[in-house]
Amino acid sequence: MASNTIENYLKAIYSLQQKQEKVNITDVSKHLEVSAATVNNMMQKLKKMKWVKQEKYQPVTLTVEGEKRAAMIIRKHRIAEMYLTEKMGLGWENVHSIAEEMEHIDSSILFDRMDELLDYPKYDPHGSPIPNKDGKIVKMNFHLLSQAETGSLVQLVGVEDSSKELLEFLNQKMIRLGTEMKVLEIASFDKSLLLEMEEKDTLVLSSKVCNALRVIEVEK
Amino acid sequence: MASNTIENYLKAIYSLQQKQEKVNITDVSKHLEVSAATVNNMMQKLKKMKWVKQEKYQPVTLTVEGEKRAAMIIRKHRIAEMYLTEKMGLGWENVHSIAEEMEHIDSSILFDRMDELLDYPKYDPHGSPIPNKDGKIVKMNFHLLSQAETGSLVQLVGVEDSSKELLEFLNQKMIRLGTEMKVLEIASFDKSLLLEMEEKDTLVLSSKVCNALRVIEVEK
DNA sequence: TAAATTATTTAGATTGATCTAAATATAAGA
DNA sequence: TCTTATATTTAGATCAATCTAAATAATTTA
Repeated sequence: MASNTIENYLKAIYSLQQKQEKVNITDVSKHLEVSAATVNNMMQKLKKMKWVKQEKYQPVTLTVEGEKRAAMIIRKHRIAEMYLTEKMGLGWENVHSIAEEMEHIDSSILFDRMDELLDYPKYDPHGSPIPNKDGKIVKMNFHLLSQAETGSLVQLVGVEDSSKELLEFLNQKMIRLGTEMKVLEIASFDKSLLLEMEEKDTLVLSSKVCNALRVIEVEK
Repeated sequence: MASNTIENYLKAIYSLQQKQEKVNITDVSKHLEVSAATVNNMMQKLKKMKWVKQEKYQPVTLTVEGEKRAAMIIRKHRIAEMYLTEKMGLGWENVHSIAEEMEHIDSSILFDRMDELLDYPKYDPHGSPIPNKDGKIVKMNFHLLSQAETGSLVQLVGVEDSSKELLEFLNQKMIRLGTEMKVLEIASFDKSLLLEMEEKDTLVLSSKVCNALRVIEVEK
């Protein structure tokens, strides 16, 4: 029923709601790289469909129905990513863009089967939780590597964006989910981090990269 | 580059060219269920793109480039169908509509990998040949069951349409690719066929169904 | 708090894909 | 061959999704 475009708006609002209290037209506009006027226009349509709520000049929120639809799209996206990596052997850097297209396929047979073949995974290859069939999603517990303190030992549990560019960079540095790193030093000038890796060698990561890495503290 | 819509026009012309010498605007119009005016309009665009040729009021033909693009879309479609049945265990009645969406995914990594996992299949689950990477497609040798003569022993090698409706009907009658049938009688009134099946039981198939079944003659 | 900045909305235009109705050309039949 | 039927093209309209520019509202800052 909903066009791919509409599904992408729902998904955008959902994702933004996961990390912010308030989602503005401008946030959606930046996220989808369309003008604010376009977003405003689409919000009128989504309000008529009862998938979003918004008072004039106020932030947008998904309705229960809108949130459920968004969660189902994200569920399909993440199950597809998982299938592509686990069952087809594609690298985590390649699956996001494919899943971006597969998420719009209307076929419960397909996604239920992938889910079953994967034995009902809880997380996608980038560490993000997969919403269940009711749209429930576990809340992740993490902080960004850029927020870590000197001396802390952390483990990578997810990434903020699944772009090929970031993930190829991480591949090159031998960083994957589960990789442990100790923060040796934080450069005050550019907020880059000096890290000790598992093999005792050291590595410098820019603040841009550290802002994209989700970590948890681990015991020493 | 090409929208899904444009890809569907290329595919439609390609498919029609496989079974007719001349492809008219009206043929495409019926095939895609859009008005002839819409097709005409789209042909102007495809001509500018150099993917079709057409003189005013004349039939349309794909250019070499247009044909190659069409073949690549059909290749993706058929590889996907094969993967869905062979590797994921979906029934042949369910895969066409899914492949209809997957065929537009722009990812050689994905389709090359499916092709490899399938060990480079030559036919899809409905018996249609898969174009190779150069766009070459083997010419199938078959006739329709509706053309078979009384007494002939035939084997199902493909279907004219991959609709869920037809394929569920065939499932119910235990008819699949490879099934052999002997034509016992052709009713002159409605052109229905009385067939002897592999298990020696008999079955009547309407001319509508016989028109959709591709068979070859086999030795007795 | 007044001014400046930022965000949202409105207005009007564009593009892609579609339609119907009318005009024109081609093909088929008497 | 003339008439009729069918096919194609043209013209003009609509809808979804986008844009820019301008107007308006809300927020921030001096």
